[in-house]
Amino acid sequence: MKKVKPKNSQTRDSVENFKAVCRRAGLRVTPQRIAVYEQIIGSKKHPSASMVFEQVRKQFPEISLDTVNRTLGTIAELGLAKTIPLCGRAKRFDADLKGHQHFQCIKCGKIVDFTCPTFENTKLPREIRKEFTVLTKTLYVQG
Amino acid sequence: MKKVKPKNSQTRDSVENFKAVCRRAGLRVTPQRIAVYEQIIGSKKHPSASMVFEQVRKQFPEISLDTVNRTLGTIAELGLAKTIPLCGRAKRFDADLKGHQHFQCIKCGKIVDFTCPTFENTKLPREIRKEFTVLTKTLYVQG
DNA sequence: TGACAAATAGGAGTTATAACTATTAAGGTA
DNA sequence: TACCTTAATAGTTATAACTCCTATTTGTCA
Repeated sequence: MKKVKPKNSQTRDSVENFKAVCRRAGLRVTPQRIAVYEQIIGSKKHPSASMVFEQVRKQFPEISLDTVNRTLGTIAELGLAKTIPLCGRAKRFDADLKGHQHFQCIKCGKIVDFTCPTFENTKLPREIRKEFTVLTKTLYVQG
Repeated sequence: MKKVKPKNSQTRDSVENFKAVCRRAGLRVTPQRIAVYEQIIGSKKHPSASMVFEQVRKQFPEISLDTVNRTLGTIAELGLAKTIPLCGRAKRFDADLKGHQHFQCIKCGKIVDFTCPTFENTKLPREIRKEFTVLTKTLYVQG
């Protein structure tokens, strides 16, 4: 008897923002897109496409994995989620856009978020800053 | 008319060391293992398994991709190479064990090595150091 | 040199992602 | 509100990157 979690106001706001961003980009607001987006903002597990698929399926039993994959890609392109660099096979998505880093346990694979102000303030060497435009700087810790 | 590159003394030393490490670990020294190891220490391209496979094939036309994959895994387990955390699909291997970090171009996928002393000295927050044993700390930059 | 177990080649299986295509439906317009 | 256009979807097939399985080969030790 699992109760459906009522959406809190923060989730509602995020979804409204998502709809607005879609429309601004000329993309259609489909229930599938909303369902996928709700999953990644609701989960703190940095889900993979198949994890999202399994969840969204409960709501849309007919949804295809391809749609989930495409939608996650779209959300990332819109800048509303990021993929995190890991050593594993499957892409993992993260809709938490606040600066934070990831630690992964090499035994169980679990991912733990943490913040590291010293790291945030670290400037990259000039050689890199001169040659490239740095878009993301990610710290990945294993142990 | 591509000349086979003569092995320099550094490469020879690395290979001798590899053989010793294998024997110490009770692993057999096979020509396939040596060929795979030579490839990753010789390449600065952070090759993937299939890249190594294509190269080693020139020397051992019969070698299987599975052998290359297993061997790369073995070398990583022996601590003589690392896999680098990336957003792409294929695992990339790096036999350069000196502390350095990776920058990847989101357009062409090229990987550039760099060192960042400030980063090397960055200590992780206590919450992580308490709970886990930190094995690797990797900086990944995209742009 | 011979015996034995580790390692390999070749093939089949698995997982993650991407491509293709007919059908559906979002969102603008009459 | 009904219709039209075309983006988005479901379902299927394809591809890439491993991973597993098994018969055969080959290091290594006695």
